[in-house]
Amino acid sequence: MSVVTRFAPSPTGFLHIGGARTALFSYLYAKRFGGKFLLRIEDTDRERSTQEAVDAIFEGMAWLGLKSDFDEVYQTQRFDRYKEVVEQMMAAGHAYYCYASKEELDAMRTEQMARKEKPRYDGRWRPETGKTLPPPPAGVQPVVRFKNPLEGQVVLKDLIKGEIVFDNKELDDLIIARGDGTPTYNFCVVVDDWDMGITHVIRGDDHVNNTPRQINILKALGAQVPQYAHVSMILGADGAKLSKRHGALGVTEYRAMGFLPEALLNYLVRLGWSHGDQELFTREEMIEKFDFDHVSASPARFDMEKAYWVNHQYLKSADPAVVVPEFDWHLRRIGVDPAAGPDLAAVIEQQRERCRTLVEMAEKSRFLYAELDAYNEKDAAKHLTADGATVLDELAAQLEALPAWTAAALHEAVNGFAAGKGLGLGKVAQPIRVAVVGMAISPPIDQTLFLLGRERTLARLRAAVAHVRGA
RNA sequence: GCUCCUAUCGUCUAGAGGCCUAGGACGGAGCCCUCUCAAGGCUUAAACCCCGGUUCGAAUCCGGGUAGGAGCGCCA
Repeated sequence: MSVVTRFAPSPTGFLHIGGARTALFSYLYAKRFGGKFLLRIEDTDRERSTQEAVDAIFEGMAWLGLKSDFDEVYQTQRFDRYKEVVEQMMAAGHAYYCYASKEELDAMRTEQMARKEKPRYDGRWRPETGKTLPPPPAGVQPVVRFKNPLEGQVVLKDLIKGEIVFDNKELDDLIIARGDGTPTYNFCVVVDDWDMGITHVIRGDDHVNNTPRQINILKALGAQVPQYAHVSMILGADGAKLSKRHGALGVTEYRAMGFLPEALLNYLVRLGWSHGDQELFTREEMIEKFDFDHVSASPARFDMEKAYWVNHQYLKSADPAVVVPEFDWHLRRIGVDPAAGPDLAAVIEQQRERCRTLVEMAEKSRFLYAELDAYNEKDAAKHLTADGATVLDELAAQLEALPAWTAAALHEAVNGFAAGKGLGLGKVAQPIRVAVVGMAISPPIDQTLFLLGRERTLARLRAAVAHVRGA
């Protein structure tokens, strides 16, 4: 049987980093075995599900390049099917109506807690041979509960956590349909996974405790039980759980921070999974090598420093052409017109080894596309001195006479000038840098001037001279 | 409270009884290179939660602690 996995987020917020990793693992596992990957939107909670969240999830998945092999499934569009299965279970005696009110249930729970017991439904409406049920109260819309086995155990062979055994005694009769007839999560998941032929359920480990109940429902339905892989959660850098209030960011936030999607994926795949000592994987390698034997069962912290390092590795080695669109996006984002300066790929090539993110790259490249508005004070004080101005003044004249504005010619001109004056290159390059960049940081000076172009270079050199002398 | 899960450098991890004087990577420190910032090279500090047991031998297996975490909804 070919592998079918699914990623099933509920649209109550953006696609966060933990969800993205779960999606990645699901995607990778399916691809590894030539199977299919499905995106399913679990929107049965109509109160909290929003279209914005659905859009955010799609956007995040698209940016990461995690494509579903089928049309997205919405649970809200499958209510008829759930209803049908509920009826089927009622008919087969696997489910029953429960008329207990919420107040009644609450009271029951607090009582149990007071007795230091695990709160659970006590089965008061559960039909049993020889048991007489109270008459249904009038005007109450009953919920439907699943009749969980009373005896025995459920053995879950988790691909990540190993064998986990649950006693049916610990499980209560969960609600599968609400008073208003709508199905609940645990039930929809089961029906969907069954109908869609999901072979491997890969999800967060906050679902482990739901799994035995789901397995019991599956068995009652006579369905094949899929394999499970419960992935541990991702913690913040401080070890605390990630939440909206505490460091949880949407995947698209990482785009805004200057990450390349492939780099984020690479960082994520190594968070919990390993393949010996290898740190960097192409997407093909991830697909080829991913397996659950090497997925850690313990939670991992998100380390921004390492994520930046991975991103930098990608920036340094990627084909500049694939970085261009993202770089373009970042330049525009900071109000820079990418058309007002040198070719983006050429700039990427010069900047990438000194930038860990695209945000940094955009900021450091701004001088190539927009006029300088000020000099960095410290750098100017150090390099735009009277001596510096003399250097710039004389150099400008020489550069103006340059027949061809190439990096090689500029290299020769600047080095030759310094040698002729008996100056170290630093004495010449630094004043130039501050004059044309606005600060003492940029790619090699010949490359910097080449990218900047003749007009801008000469104008800025002279402006700097005027700045020093005029002030 | 009950059930379940987890536990190797600061962080991500390698490690499936001897290959471990515990390896790699990020980050840190130092040195080299150097027109700036980087990149690169080299060196270095840094960990098996604790206690028992099994075994000739345990980071690895078992038990018990301890510490974290998850779940216990007519939420997903």
